[in-house]
Amino acid sequence: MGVVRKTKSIELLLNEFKTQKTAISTIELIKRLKAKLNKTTIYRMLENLVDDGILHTFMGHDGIKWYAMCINCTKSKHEDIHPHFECIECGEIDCLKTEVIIPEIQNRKILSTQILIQGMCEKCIN
Amino acid sequence: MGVVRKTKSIELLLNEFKTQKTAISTIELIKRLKAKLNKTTIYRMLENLVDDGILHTFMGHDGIKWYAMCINCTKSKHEDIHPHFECIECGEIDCLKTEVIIPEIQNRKILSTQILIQGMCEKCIN
DNA sequence: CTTTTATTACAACTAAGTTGCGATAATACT
DNA sequence: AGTATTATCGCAACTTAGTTGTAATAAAAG
Repeated sequence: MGVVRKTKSIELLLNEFKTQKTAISTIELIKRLKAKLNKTTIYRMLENLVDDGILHTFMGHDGIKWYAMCINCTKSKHEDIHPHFECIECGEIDCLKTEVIIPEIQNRKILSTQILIQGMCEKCIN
Repeated sequence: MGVVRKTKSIELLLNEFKTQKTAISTIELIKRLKAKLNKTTIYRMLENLVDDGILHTFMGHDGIKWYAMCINCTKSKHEDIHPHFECIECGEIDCLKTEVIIPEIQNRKILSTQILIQGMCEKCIN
């Protein structure tokens, strides 16, 4: 349904993504905003922000949801089809600009892809 | 820890993967074997079979676990690093032989990748 | 056939996410 | 501005996937 009204919770949520460039998990957001927002509100507003093309969502390796800012998405179309990189050392996940080519598969129609690359990030490699 | 003893539950579990070539989710396995096996047993034995290089596991788009037979894995090394294909129509997931090349990323060390391709499968495309 | 201990079932638990609903507060309307 | 409308919010209760502790059972070793 998307966001219609400009409220405190939208502001608080978006602020988290403005001060941090990497992706944030729902449980992390709930932890951070516990004092200010109810978890139900967080779940619902995240969904709205995805509908509006402001955030995109994906799964971490352990099956919990992550969110990150979109770059070129609109209400009608999510363009952010990029791989995500998860550092096994610090747990941080960020969006990659790297383009991964998925070859055609005969007799199948590819509609979307979710690529999660795991390894060591810039900070943890040393 | 892996499987040590040859028991009824191992046999029942492996039988599901022998009669069905595609991947099977934990909840589907629990549903199918409910009358014969406790869900705790299913979870634990699946883990053992992964440790032994007989099955491999990955996440579906909705954060639930899926399992499929390995082809060339051993107890010490899982070789099955291939993409999985999820049909958005019938929900079936299978392993792809398609090789996807992940380019190097500067200042990062790639250790593994999880690729989930979504689309229409052979059966549902028509 | 006895002993050892991996395996199993059961119940109780945890954690992520969802639902229903009355209360609250943006925004629209006079 | 004051009121009406309805999106949004918070709370409690729920659902669902998966985990843990433990006593009973059954492979398989001796």
